[in-house]
Amino acid sequence: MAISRRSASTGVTLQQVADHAGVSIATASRVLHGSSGRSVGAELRRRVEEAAAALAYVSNAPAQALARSRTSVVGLIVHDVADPYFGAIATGVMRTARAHDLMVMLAATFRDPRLELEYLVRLRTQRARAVLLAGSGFTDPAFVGELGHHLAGFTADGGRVACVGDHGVEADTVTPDNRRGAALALAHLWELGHRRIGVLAGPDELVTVRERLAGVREALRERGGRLDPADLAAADFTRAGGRQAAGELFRRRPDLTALLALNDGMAAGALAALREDLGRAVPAEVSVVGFGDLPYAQDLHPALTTVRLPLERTGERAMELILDAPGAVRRTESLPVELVVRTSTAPAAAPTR
Amino acid sequence: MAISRRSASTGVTLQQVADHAGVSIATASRVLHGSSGRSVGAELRRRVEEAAAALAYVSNAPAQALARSRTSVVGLIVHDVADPYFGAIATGVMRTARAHDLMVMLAATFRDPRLELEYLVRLRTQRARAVLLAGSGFTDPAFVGELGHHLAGFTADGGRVACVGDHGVEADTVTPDNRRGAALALAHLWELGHRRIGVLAGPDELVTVRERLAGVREALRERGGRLDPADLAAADFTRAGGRQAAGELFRRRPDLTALLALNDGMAAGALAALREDLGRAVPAEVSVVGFGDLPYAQDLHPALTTVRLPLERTGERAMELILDAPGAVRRTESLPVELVVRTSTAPAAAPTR
DNA sequence: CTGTTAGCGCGTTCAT
DNA sequence: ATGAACGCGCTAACAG
Repeated sequence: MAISRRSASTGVTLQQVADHAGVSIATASRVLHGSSGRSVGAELRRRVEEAAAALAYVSNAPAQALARSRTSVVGLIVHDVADPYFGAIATGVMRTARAHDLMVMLAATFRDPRLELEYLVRLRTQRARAVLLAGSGFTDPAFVGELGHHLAGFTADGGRVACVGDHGVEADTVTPDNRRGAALALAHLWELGHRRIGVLAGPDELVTVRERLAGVREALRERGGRLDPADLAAADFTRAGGRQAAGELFRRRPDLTALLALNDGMAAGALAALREDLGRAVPAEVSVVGFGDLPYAQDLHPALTTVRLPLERTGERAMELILDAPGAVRRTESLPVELVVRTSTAPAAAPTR
Repeated sequence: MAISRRSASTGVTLQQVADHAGVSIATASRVLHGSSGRSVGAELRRRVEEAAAALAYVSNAPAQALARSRTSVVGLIVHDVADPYFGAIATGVMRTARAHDLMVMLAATFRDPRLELEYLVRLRTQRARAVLLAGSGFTDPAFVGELGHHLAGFTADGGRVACVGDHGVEADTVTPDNRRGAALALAHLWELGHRRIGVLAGPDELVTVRERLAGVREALRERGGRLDPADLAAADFTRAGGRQAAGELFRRRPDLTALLALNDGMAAGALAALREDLGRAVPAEVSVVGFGDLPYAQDLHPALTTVRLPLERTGERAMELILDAPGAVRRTESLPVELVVRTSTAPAAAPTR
């Protein structure tokens, strides 16, 4: 009977719907939110549904969360939303989330490890049911330790964690097969006759970089070669970094016939450097291969030969891992990659020297 | 004294922190979550903080939301997370959200109007404090009506709404100046001597398309010209659409000397069509200008002349509007754009015919 | 099948 | 400055 004193807005309550329908709140809950106590008679069900519609009832997730101590939100942590790499992953995540009636909270770290940790506790605060760690990739032991600590806290509270890419933490992870991708790229150049191959790498602290580099080294080794440190240049894992690193590499090794960039951004930068700074024709004088096959790869000039990563699928799988039962042991999945040959690579001109 | 019967995981409670510190829950709440009832003595404050640290207390957002009937999450609705356009907007949104301690829930509609509506109610269910509508842009009256209805419900519950781009609904909106951008693009071509200009447009239902088209028409009119329907081709607002539309246009008008694409994706498609399907040199035979200046624009071949949109800033402003007091009247902001001249445009060769 | 009722974790008057 | 107690909206036993 008492009139609510809330001045504004709290919205229609389940109780109000129940009253309006002349049933108990429990019954209303049962028809509107399923679960609790099985079925409800057809007549009552109808009345409740009508009442809900009439009152434009919208359930209150925070209240439900409190009552069941369980939300329907998952957190997604990325470095940079604008990066097509994460965009593709996020697409897969969103698709799967919707299919399972989950909402996703987005966290963008802007590549700041502290922010990553901060978001982790925020997601805990929000009682996110799970966290998808797609960012990270920092290898600093102190950081990884802290990260593991936070993650442990998260799982201790019943939350689930999955990593997209290996981040050195104890959690289910799904990742594109970086090593194999790098090996494919190297093999391609090798088969084209290239023997003086420069590698454009990102910061050594990134796990992704390490994996891809390992793949290159391995493929080289299998062919009786090795990666001369002078043929390797590390820089920002971006277009600018690629441009800079390419310049550096050719200053040291003017006779390089091919460039293998560890991501497409660096490859784009390398193409720009070759064209505008170095004046070398691609692929006539220098072949270039990238990594990722981001959407713009086909529009680069020349169209970039690169390693295609199943990014959306990776996001989907990560979500699926989270939905599965916890599983006793850590699961790791490595998704297949493929080489996409376009026009930025060609046979090595003539044996150098 | 009673031991919790929850079998698992609910985590540390404020009550537990209070007990551990030997204070009332109210006091614990005050020091840990501020507000209510002002200050707390230094000694008690210290004890509470210690207890919280010792127990690794993490506050429970859903519970807080219920108690204060107000969350700290905002919803962001986009069409496609992987689209650089939305990626840039999202970046601005995320940055601002973090600065204000807000979490953002992401909704990707995949360009499905129904999904947009669905997410709107989901965000209401979540009691999102506000919604940023960056997707949408559909002009179907029935849809806009429904959209307005849902939005009204949202604001009736005390939620705030802001649009990124005009979506025909009654809400604060901030948008890049599409009309002016289009006019700038047209003017640029005109000044280069182009008079036979083809326009590559997206679906007419999109507000963005309409605005940009209006800008083109206006600029043309100012110069005593007009847009011949035969010089206009509409297709998907994508690379594929651009490629197709460019082909169509040149079939109809083989003497076109310039192409104005209403977004960068279409421009990329047009460049591909010109190069691979039509065999026309850019910019020697045909000039091309795009719209958006997405990151890859500089890497297209030739580098794309285009209209730069302050997308991140737009996202930031939208968030700021939401944080401001509701404001009695609808606010609309139009953010300045600029033309970025690269190498895809050049003077018209010789006066045609 | 349906209703009653005790919390879920926390914010917030209202006393003290 | 501090504490007691009620209520936020809903779920989940438990009775009937």
